[in-house]
Amino acid sequence: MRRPSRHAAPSAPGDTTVILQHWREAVPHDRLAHLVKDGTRAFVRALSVRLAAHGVSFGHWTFLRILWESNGLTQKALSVQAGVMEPTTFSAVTAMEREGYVLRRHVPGNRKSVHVFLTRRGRALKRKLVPLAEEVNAIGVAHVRPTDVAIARKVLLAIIANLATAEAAKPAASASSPGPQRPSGVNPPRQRTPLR
Amino acid sequence: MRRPSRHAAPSAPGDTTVILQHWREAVPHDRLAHLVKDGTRAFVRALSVRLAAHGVSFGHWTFLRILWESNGLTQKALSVQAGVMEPTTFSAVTAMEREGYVLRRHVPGNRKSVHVFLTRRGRALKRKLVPLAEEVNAIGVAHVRPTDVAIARKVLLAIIANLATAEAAKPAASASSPGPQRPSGVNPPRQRTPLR
DNA sequence: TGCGGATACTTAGGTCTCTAAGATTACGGT
DNA sequence: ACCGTAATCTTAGAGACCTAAGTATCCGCA
Repeated sequence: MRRPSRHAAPSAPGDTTVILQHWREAVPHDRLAHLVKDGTRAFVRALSVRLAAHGVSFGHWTFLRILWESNGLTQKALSVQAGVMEPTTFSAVTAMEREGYVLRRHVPGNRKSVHVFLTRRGRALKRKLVPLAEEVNAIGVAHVRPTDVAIARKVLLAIIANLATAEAAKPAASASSPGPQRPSGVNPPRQRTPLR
Repeated sequence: MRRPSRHAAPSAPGDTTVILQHWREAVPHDRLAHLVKDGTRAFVRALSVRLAAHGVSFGHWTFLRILWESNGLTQKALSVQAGVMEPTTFSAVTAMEREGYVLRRHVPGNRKSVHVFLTRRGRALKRKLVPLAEEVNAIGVAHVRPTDVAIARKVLLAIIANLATAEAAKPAASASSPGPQRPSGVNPPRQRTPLR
């Protein structure tokens, strides 16, 4: 019997109620970023404990979720979808391969790209795991008006868009220290990838 | 001369616009958690690049921000405020001490608790760093109606509260049984949050 | 007064993420 | 057809989190 010994889920640091208290009281005017961050923590923690009961880590969930929709993606494509850098994907895929959830394969005609395919085991997890994520989302927005959730969603989207735009406009804001600024094509054409 | 060589800020994985694209299109119905997570990433990344220009890492910012308000807190209290576990605080404080931002001291009469005090250097950072955070928050919510931001804030708060409550009620869930929604206190004390 | 449980700090080790830099392979222009 | 640049995977190392398991200290209670 394989015990899901690693993949321990993060627990409430200190006491979650303290964080709550914190937010109810001293929330200044500029701490939206922190609120969002704590929201992420709450979600990640809640999902992690549930995934851990099935021996799956949160990191693996991220990639499994994508593969269930688009099996056979390259590692690069997986990285883009997951929104992480290649090394992150690399080690996650390596670990998932070790656990028997995925297989790495080359397609004929291309020896560079590595495609990632789900195994039967990996595919089977979908049925068990997806409900957990839905449960967590449901718990999170319980007793919240759907219209408010929709607005929150819209605001989050705007935040991501705004910050991405600002980042693109000002690649490396140097202030004091001379960083190794790449003078030339730091932010070249960079056009939109079809994303699926 | 101390080079801020480490403290490299995370850059856009893949391309942030791709993530955006992703959200505009295929956003299913249950992916609020992922939206929140990507929002966090956007905020963290934006602030990290700005802090890095001053040689400060995002992790240190978290604790500095608290100390500027409450200098001399114990490591335990710092942990609670920051919402992280003690070892995280421990290593952060150790690093910040090494960089000359804080000092560890015992107060007479208690040899257990370790209080953390800002040095002059640490205190001086406030003037430089706080505007960066405010800038990032401002960029994030640019062109978003304040009422919508307030709603998003409220929703985030509710999410944190809901998940914290559920976690407290069900320490170690194992079954995949659909939501044993706790009848009693999902939304219990729930007095109105001044929220600002 | 003295002991035992609670509290706070520390150490050790693991996960997930990043940057930087190396090795291969693909591809486009001359 | 070839060569150099770009793309992709990989390796190495670092940081911010976590859990688990010490160690030291405090404090309530008999």
